[in-house]
Amino acid sequence: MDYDWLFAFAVFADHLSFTRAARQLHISQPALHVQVRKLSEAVGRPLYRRSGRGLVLTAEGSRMAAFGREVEERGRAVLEEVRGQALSGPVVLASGQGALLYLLGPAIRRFPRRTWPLRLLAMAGPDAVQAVRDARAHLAVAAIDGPVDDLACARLRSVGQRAVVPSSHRLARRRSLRPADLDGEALVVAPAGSPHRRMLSQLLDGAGCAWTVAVEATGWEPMLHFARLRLGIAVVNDFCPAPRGTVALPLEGAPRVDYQLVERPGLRTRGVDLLRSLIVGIARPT
Amino acid sequence: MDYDWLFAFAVFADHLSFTRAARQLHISQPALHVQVRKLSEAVGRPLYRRSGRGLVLTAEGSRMAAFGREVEERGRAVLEEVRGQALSGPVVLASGQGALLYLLGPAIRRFPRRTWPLRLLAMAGPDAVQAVRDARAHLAVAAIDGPVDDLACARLRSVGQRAVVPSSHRLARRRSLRPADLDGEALVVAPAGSPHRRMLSQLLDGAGCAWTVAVEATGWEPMLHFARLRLGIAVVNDFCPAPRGTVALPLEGAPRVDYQLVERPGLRTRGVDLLRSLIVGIARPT
DNA sequence: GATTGGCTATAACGTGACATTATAGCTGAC
DNA sequence: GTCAGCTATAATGTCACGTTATAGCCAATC
Repeated sequence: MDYDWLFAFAVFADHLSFTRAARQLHISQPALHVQVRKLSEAVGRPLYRRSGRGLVLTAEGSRMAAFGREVEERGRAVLEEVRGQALSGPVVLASGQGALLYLLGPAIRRFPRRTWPLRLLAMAGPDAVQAVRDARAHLAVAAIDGPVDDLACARLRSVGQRAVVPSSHRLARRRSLRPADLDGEALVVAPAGSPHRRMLSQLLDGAGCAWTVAVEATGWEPMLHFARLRLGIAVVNDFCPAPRGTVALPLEGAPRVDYQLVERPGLRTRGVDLLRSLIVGIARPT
Repeated sequence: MDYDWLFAFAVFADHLSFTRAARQLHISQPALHVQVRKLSEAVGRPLYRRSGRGLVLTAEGSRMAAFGREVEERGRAVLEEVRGQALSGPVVLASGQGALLYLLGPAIRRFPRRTWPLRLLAMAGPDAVQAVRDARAHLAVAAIDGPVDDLACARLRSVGQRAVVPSSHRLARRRSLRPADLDGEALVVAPAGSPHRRMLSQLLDGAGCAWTVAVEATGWEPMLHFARLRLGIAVVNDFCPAPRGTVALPLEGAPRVDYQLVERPGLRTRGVDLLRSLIVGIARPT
């Protein structure tokens, strides 16, 4: 296996297009194609396959691309180390929007971005974990359900759920709500398929609630916005502040969700170490 | 930087000889020489220099060789992973003789050497740590004085010192000894320059003792052997059993030494994980 | 359903990088 | 001084890789 093939394949994996990846690598498209084919032959497995008009990586392809990115970054770091240069690469933090807005603000503000450039990848929680697995990001912060055994995890904070209802709503005087209280209500919810939506429908359906979708929105901010517009009751993590004109009521029975810091073992860098300690130090106490 | 140059250089670093390394690589000596020169030019620093008749690595050379070994091993592991093969490489444990004899026996016996071949590197403690740093070994167990901040350490066991004296000796009736009690004695000690010798001479000289070297021996077993032959009093770690005809008396004031498990972060392997947990689980309780 | 656009995949070909052999240069030992 | 053993450089041939050209494939559009 030639490591040039591996690095070329990692770029191809970023684009999933021979034409564009070849442009970025400053070689011709056929040259890149040959390199990828040779890597695939050396590995002994197909690394990608066609899917409709486009291409997708196989599991083996994802693994090889992650390895390629990792080795390339470590190689750069080692070279800069022996040359006595400062480590130049950016620290990459992947995170769901929620964690970014409500959990990571202080850590990001205190991080010395002059010394170590910081790159933020805002994405859905599961994608953030995948970004770490694919060596696209150094750290990820996300709400994780199942165990992640191939990566290192640290629990940051456990959050519950609150229902955000207009102050004028009949439920607004209550101190907390049970799932059954939402029977018949129109809700502002996350898109179908998302972990939050799954959790919510499981909770309400289990309680025999008949509820309807008022709005599907992605991210806590838009959901709160729509709740404020009285389009429906939003169920959000309890670190979200209630907008003006609404009250946030704890929703009993909702499973607590752990926000975790996820990291690929190996590849210690001072910038990553600092960011990790900032995130753990600031996010944990609460 | 071409990674082939890096891997070739790692082999050269093992031999410190172009001729022999080239033989192992199945290329000619000039070909290897050119590869190493190109790597050096790419890095921008000399990677070795002449020292008398032989060659020695520079600090940059050591670092690059370690990186090369590490990447090569990880590459093999990743390839075997995506091919669905079992990981074949041996688990390499570097250790001082003392730890090997008295601390690691049960862990090594319980380790399934059929599934994962185990390679043991017996060497002096500081060399064992260096072997991990140089990516020649996965784990090291050694008595460490100073902090090792570039590697991951786990304290296994703290040991004190005991003086091994013949049963007939005037001191044999005592329950413990102070450094001053050894005034005028001939001692069985580790070679000059070793950590144990440094510790001992500091302790005794600090107490104003006049002591002489009866025997210089390397390793606890030979030291105990000479003590049994009544050639002198040996001062050894308190996990060493007293040989027949001798008694071992705690030596007060001697600094306790920590045996630590040292590991390079990154590169998780199931075999290494298992060995680590065996070592920690068995060695720690005591 | 023929056509077109945009991509992937293969073929043919030229050049440059690398491995080889040969040999000069250096160093310590006898 | 001479020799042995190694490192380092020079000259040379070959093969791998990158290039251009083009065939093949798929989906969208009229």
